[in-house]
Amino acid sequence: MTTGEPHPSEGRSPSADAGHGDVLWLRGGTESPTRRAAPLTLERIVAAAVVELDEHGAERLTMRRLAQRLAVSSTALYWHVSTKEDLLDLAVDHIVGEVPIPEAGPDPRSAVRALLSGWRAAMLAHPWSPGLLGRPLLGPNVLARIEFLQAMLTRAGRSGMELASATRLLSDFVIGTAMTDATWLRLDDPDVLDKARAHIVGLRERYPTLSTSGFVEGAWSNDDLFQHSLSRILDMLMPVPG
Amino acid sequence: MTTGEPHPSEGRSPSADAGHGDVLWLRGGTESPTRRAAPLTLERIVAAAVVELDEHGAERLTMRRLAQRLAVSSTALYWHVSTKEDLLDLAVDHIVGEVPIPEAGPDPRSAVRALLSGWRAAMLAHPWSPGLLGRPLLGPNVLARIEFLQAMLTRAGRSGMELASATRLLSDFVIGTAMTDATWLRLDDPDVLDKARAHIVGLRERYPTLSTSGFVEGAWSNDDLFQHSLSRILDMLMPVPG
DNA sequence: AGTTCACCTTATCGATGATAAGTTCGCGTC
DNA sequence: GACGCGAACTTATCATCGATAAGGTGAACT
Repeated sequence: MTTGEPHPSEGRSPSADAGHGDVLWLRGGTESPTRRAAPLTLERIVAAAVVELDEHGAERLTMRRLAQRLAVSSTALYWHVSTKEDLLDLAVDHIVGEVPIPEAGPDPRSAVRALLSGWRAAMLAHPWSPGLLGRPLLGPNVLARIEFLQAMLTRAGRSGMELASATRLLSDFVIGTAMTDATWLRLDDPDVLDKARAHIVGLRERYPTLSTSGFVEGAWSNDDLFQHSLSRILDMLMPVPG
Repeated sequence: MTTGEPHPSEGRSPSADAGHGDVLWLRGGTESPTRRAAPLTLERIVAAAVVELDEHGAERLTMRRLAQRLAVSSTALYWHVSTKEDLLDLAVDHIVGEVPIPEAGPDPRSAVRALLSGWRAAMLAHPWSPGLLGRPLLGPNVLARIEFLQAMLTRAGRSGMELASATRLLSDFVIGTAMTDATWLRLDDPDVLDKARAHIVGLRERYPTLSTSGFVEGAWSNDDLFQHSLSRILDMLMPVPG
């Protein structure tokens, strides 16, 4: 969160409280109901940004084009959002909000599995998102899910450093896989993956193991590999008592 | 690798073979020895780019400033490199080249540990790098290390899907942790971490587990958490025979 | 009726990635 | 030893983008 000064004319802008108040992404907008056709709100901007990101990717998100989609001048966006960076933060938290938080049922292990699978699915549904994780994730949606994760791990008996390292292991694993998998999803050229495979297999003397293990050929689906490793990690971190 | 057309006047540029030939990053430049003072080479450009990235971060890397550092016109860079994106790819592979590949001794497990620890260290030494991992990593330095990783896992008895998922688990875990940890390393404002902690602890009713587990307070160092989890993963994937 | 202020527009700036069209100079050739 | 060819640079220039400044407009309140 690049929380700069309020900006335009004094701290009157809606994005003025973009600091660390807990209201930022939860503004229950009870504002003027029907101003014109469609009042431009932060929520609408973020939603449009997500659509724009889905269509064009992160590096091609333009404030002008986003504004055009909203039928608004590009500078109008800066009334609601202080910077493009902040908008990206909001977009990331927005899609994390799509991740369902499971029922905290009697089985914390399956709850964790559901949470992390959903998290991964949401990221891969928006392949631009993993690349944007390299920024402080402090949105309420992210925090709520990490809280849930830790709560489930706690219920499974973890505490202290065990709890901390388990939390990091699980979240970092999900982030890492999403990052790796999304890399290939968002390529414009669909043959790049094949070219990469051919490249490696063509150098099989240099990469003897890699080129013959079935790894680069994609003999197993990314989802299967993820689920498999996740199971083993959970066996380790949250063994079934029996 | 955004391998476009050769570019300037025909395919004469050194970056013309930037396709998937295996020579790209291994050009043994036996060229004109002393042209002027210091001949501008791809290697020099990449090395300068890494320095520039270390100093200013990824989003502030400018072709002009990079050129200035090399005492060269900015457009001169485009003779050696076809696009800024390609240059970033090269920079990433360059720092991965700093990761020492251990001796393939009798103990594959400790070799894997050394490789992954070194990989993590290299990334954190260049905190801009994890955010750039969301692109196809096909440089020879990256591939050599993945090859080594898989070779060690194979030596430890893994094969088939087990091998593939173990490879992904380990590499994705390293990537995920590096990404998470680097996030905080490259912040200009050093208090942001403290502010984030205060923010979460201030909302302790909403985040009861998270705010009291010592996780956000940083009760344990990132390196310790990494090493701890890595040990447990290796226990799982490469158990000592005894 | 007038004032205020939230919200949006037009005009514009500076920086940036990239291209096009020269310019220089070493090297091999006749 | 002129010649020119072509690798390796330079200077000019574009289009685009993020962001700021300043002005307009209408609803709501006094």
